[in-house]
Amino acid sequence: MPFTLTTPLYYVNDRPHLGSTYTTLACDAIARFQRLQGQQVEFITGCDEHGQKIQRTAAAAGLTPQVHCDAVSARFRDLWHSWQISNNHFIRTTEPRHRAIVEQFFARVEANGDVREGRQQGWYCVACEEYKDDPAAATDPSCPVHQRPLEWRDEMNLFFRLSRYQEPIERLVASPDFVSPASRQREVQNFVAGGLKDFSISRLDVPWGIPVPGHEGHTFYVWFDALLGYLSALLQNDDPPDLELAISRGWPADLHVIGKDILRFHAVFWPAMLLSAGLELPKRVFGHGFLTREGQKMGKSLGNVLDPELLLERCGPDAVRWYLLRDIPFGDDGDFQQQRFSDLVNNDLCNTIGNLLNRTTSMARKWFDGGVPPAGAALKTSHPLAITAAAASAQFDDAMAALEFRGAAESLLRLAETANGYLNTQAPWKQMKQPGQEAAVGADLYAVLEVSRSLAVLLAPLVPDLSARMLSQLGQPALVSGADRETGDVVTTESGLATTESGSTWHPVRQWGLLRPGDPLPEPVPVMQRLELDSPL
RNA sequence: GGCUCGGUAGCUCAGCUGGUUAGAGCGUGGGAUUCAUAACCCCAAGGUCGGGAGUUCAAGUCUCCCCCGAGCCA
Repeated sequence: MPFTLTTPLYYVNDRPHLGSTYTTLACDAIARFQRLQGQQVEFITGCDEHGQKIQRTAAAAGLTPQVHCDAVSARFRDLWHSWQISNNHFIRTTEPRHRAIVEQFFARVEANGDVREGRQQGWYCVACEEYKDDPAAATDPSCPVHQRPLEWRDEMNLFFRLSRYQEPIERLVASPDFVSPASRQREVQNFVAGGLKDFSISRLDVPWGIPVPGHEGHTFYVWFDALLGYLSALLQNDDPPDLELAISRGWPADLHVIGKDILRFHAVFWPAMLLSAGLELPKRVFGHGFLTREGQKMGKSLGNVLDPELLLERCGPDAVRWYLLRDIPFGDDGDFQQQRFSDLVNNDLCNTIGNLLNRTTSMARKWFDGGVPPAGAALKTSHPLAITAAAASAQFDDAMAALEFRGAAESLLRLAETANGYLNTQAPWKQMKQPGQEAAVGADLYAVLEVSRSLAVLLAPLVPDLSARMLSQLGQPALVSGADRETGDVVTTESGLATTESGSTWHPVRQWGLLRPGDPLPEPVPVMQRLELDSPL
C-alpha cells in the first residue's frame, strides 16, 4: 500500500501565495520522509478550477475561464517545480478525466438515495462560494471574510443528504487520530454536534462547472467537484478514467494536509460523501495554521504579500524550507519575521551545521592526507558521539512521524551542538602539535565526520538540496527522496557500501561508521550561504 | 452573545498528573580559542509566569472573576 498524501487543490482565483507554498513544502517534507523510509508515496497536489468566482475573475480580466485557468494553474505547476516539490500527481479539475470520475462518483451517491432536490435560499458570498446564514443583517449583508456584499439567491438545487450521516461522522471526528491538531478536532466536533444539514451540491446558471448528469442546467458545486480531485488525481497518465481504477491506485489517502479554513469540508462533508459512495475514508486530516508577516495579515490592501517566487530567487529553497518548518510549530499560526528568518538560517544552517562540516573536513584534509582519517576507536557504536547521533536520529524519526517538524529540526541542532562542543573540548588543532597523537586526533575527527554525515542524511526530507551539498562535501552521493524515487530503481549508495534493504535509500546509510578511512574529501566549500538581507523582501 | 484555544525573559516558545534557586534557542554583554562561513566553545544579565481573589503545608501548574489576542458557532 502506498502512502497517499495530499495538499489542498489550490483555487486558481489568484497566483500562488506564501500560504500555499508553506502547505506544499510541509507536504513535500512528509513525502520525502516516507520515501526515504522505503514507502511508495502518492503525493497529490493540483488546482481547483471551477466555480462562479473563477468565471468572474476571468471575465474581469477579459479572458475565457479556460485561458485564465490554464495560465494560473501553469503558474502553480511551475512554482512547485522550481521549489523542487516532489509531487507525482498534479490534478486540474478541468481535466476530462476528472469530469468522468465526478460523474461516476455522483452516480453512486445518487443510487444510494443521497441526492434530493431542494430549495436553496439565502445570502451567498461568491468569493467564499458559500451560503452565509446571517438573518440579523438581512438588509445589507456583507461577507465577514471578504467584506464584499452578499448576493441573494433563491434557486432549486440538488442537495446531498448529509443529515443521514450524523452518527458515523460524529464517531469519525471523535476518534483521536482523524482530525488534528487536537484544538481543531474540538472545533469540528462542536460543529458536528450542532446537527448536520443537507448541503447543496449543484448550482444553476454557473456554466463554468461540471454538468450534473440527468439534471439539466445544473453544474456541480465547486467543493463537491474539487474534493473528488483527490480521487481523479490518482489515475496514472495512461489510465482510463475509471473510479475503481483510481481507487486501486492509492485510495484511501493517509493524510490530507489543509489550511484550517477548509477543515469542515475535509473532515465532515468529504467523509460523508465517501461513505455515501461506499469508499474508504482518509485516515487523517491535518489543519495547519496561517502565516502572518511581521505580525500582520498578508494582503493586497496592505501591500505586504511575500511573493514565493521572489523569496525563492533571493534566498533559495533550503533557507525558506528550514525557517518555515523549523520555527513554526506545525498546526499553529506562524509569523514570518525577516530578522528571525535570517538569524535562524545563519545560525542553524550556516554556523551550527554548515560550519561543523566545514571545519571538520578542513582539518581532516589538512592532517590526514586529504581524506577521511583512520577511524580507530571512533568506529565503535559505543563512541559517545555515536550514541548521541543514534539518540538524535531516533528523536528525529519520532518527531517527523508525528509531523512535528520543529522537534525534528531541534534534535538535529542539538546533535550538531554536541559535536561542535566535542571538537572544542578535544581541540584536535592543539593535540596535533603534540607528538604521537595522530591516532587520537584521527578518531575524533572521524567521529565528527560521521556526525556530519548523519546530519546530512537526516536533513534530506527537510532541506534536500543542503543535504546533497553536505554529502558531496563528504564524498558521498546525494540521497534520492524526490518523486524520482517512484521509478523503483534501487539506488546504490556509494563506494561499495551495503545497499541491502531494498527500496529504502535511507536505512543503509543511517548506520554509524560508513565513511571509509582514506577516501578523499573534496575541498571544503561553505554548504550554506549566509543570508544578508539588507533590504526588505 | 455561546463555545474553544492562547497570554511565561526583547523575540519564538518548553514547562507532564501542583512540590528544591521558572527553562531552551535567537538577540544582547563579556570571556576563551584559531580547525572553520567575524564562525565554534564557555559565562552572564534579563521574567512579581496578563490582572485580581480563592483552595492548599505548597500554584506558572487547580477554582472563580476580569482584561487582552486568535478561532469556531450564532
